[in-house]
Amino acid sequence: MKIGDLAKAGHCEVETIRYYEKEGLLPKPARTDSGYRVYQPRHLDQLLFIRHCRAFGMSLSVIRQLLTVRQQPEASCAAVNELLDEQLQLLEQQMLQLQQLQSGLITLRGQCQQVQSVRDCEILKNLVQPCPDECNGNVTR
Amino acid sequence: MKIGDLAKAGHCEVETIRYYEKEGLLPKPARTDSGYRVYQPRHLDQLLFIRHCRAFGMSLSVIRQLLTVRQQPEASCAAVNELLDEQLQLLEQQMLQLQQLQSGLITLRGQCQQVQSVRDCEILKNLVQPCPDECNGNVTR
DNA sequence: TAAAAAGCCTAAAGTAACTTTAGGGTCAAG
DNA sequence: CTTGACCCTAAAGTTACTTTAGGCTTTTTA
Repeated sequence: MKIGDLAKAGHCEVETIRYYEKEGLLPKPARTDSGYRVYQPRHLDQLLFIRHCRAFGMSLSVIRQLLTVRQQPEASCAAVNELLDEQLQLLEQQMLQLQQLQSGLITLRGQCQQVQSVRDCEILKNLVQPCPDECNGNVTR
Repeated sequence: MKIGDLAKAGHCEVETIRYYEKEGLLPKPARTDSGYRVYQPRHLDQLLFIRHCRAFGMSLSVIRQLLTVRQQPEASCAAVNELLDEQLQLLEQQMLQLQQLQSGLITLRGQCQQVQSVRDCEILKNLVQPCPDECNGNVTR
């Protein structure tokens, strides 16, 4: 299996695979005489694992930990459960953040019903002074 | 006003201000003989505008457009409304995505009730083959 | 008043997870 | 035998900053 085939099977780009290899997430494959990468089924297995984790929003760092656990068939899978629970908490936080942004934005949007001049636009005015006292630097990355 | 004062008033870091200047989001301030930046009230106004937009999740590119509009007091503010509406749509999409991730993760998490061996962990099994046919590369960045 | 502490400066590199670009070999088909 | 599809490496670009390194200036404190 060459890298293009693996990419197709793994539903990702060729460059992503090379990137994962560089990052140590995929083991280095054998090479042909001309230097082409040659993959085995276990590579696809691992790539699918990674991609599915990514599809669940996990970071490569979390995935790295899962891969480590996965390599020890005799160990307990408690660590897996913990990682998933952390992931769920993270999602919860992100959703809360987005909801707050949304309600704030909706309020702001309501300030300007019909088109007028920039000078009188309440939205622009409120964007300079939206919060009187607090204004903690709660900027989402 | 020196950069440290502006940073405090704008609820951000000194480096962020220098970054905004480099990016053309803040006009270049005057300098003292020794090269220190000296800011006027209009700089604070603009910085607050930027930071409030960021707090609403807007990208610097969107903010750049809002700043341009803001500099034309006679123009119509229709563009502002449009940008906000786009922003709201974007949020909507992101929230939908997160919700899907969440429900998927919850299902996955339910696969493993009690701690067992890695070999038998249903979560790890399902992470290799979670979706039979589709599996479009829907990975969130 | 002198030295330490705090604050300012620039330029460059680091972050996350890839993607894009540049420049150049290899292989299968026509 | 040449063209097009595919492969290779290394480096830079993306977003919005943050961190680091190395070095002045101003303010505070002893």
